Amino acid sequence: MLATINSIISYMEKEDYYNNYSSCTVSAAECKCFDKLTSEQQQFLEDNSVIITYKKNETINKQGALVSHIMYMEEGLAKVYMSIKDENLLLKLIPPHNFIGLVAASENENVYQYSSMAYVESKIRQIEVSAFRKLLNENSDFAKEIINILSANSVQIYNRFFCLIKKHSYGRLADIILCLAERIFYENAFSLPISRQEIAELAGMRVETVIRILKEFSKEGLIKVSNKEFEVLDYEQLRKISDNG
Amino acid sequence: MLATINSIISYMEKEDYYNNYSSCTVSAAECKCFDKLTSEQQQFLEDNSVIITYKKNETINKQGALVSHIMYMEEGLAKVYMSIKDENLLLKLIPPHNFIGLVAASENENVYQYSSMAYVESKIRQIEVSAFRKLLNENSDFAKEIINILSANSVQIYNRFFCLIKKHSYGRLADIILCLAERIFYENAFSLPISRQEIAELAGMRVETVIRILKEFSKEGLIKVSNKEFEVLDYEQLRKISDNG
DNA sequence: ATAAAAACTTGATATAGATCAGTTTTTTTG
DNA sequence: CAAAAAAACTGATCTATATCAAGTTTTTAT
Repeated sequence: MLATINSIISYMEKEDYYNNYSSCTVSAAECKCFDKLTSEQQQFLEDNSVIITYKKNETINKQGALVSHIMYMEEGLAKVYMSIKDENLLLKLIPPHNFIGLVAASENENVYQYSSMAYVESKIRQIEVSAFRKLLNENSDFAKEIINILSANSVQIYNRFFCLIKKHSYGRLADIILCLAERIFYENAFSLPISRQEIAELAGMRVETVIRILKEFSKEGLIKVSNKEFEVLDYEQLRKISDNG
Repeated sequence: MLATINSIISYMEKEDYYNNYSSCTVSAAECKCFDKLTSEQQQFLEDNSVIITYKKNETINKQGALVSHIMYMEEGLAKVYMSIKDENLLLKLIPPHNFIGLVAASENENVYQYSSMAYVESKIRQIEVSAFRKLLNENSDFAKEIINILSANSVQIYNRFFCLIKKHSYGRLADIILCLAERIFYENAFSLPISRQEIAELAGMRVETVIRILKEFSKEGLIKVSNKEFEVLDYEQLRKISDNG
């Protein structure tokens, strides 16, 4: 009986920790896949990859282009998005130590299915796709870890999908603010290096709506905003807004 | 109904299936993963799985429940959806020879992230999750194939995501009608064995909206509808509506 | 076969959030 | 440093689609 109760409690804690349904899409899973490689394989990877620095707002890869590399964010911040006919849909954010286009690891994908852009100056490791696939073949522990990451990504996208479709703009913007504070900057106060337009894209709404809601949140004392400077004042209330959509 | 299922399969074999931005989500990846197993491994899989028959509208698995099996559709048709607080979001349709909850293959996922329900009577293979994971460990070809399937699933969801967010209800419903006629039934005229409510869920809108738009499409001579009987009269115009959102 | 339940349809109304058209502030540039 | 450009902001208006409420038709159960 006690065991059951404890497992329920720990499950609830975990669920709470992962902040179940959020529009904000940052990988929660820390990337452990390279640990699964032997030192020779790590060397092989090193020999078949380069690190490239992208400037703020620089495009990292374009949807539709032929896959040449698997990209891994060493340092920086980027967005991954789909665009069709000047309509953009932001899929996820890429913080350090995350893959940008892991779908390209699949042999069936020969073109990138989405674009990515650096929010800030970013160092990105580009791994030869053939080398990466070779490692997948050779090392099933590594492959299994990649499966874990792909799965986690899917779940995240599902959640964002759900939130963008079902939540109201207030809930979505609350999500984004919480996500930035808790998962990206790890601070109550942070300087957000992106435009209001980018925030709008993150929260899936128009710039004007972002501005209006930010103002309302400020007025209610939930946050403090001044130009690019953000500060979260009332987590509890924000989380309530996020929950109610 | 068997005719329907067969037409889904033959649709999937067609090449042009892969390049299409549509709200309609029929699984793209044809499952070759079991071919990668040795005969002993296939036997092992057989020994560690059972086939269960689900009736029409029966729940196959519930979001939040502990993962016990990896489920594989042998025969039938099902939907996979997320639901939070009586809000449902249909993620994808599962035709024969597709996994229902592959994300559960990941060691990090101990609860199902979505529910599924049989649209029609369906035979589903339930594979012990520990056995499945053992095979992933043992056989990197198998693992690689699973990576391919997970990747294809992601891409597919992204497309549905994009359409549901960016297209208007007219475009989304046009998508669904085209998808049914061209990709599933292979006929201009077909009998649709699901309720208006299910169509609404497919197209991501309310029942009343579905009914109103169906009526408009009828009035304009694009389709003919009577109860469950559908007929497409003007593909070109429907496709235009789909493209313009 | 008939009653009850469920699914479908219609019209009226409400509303979240987009769109538009400006003004102000901040940033960039020569 | 001033001028131009870009970004941020504000208020007014519009619209697609949800919601509600009341029918009608179809399906299911007895």
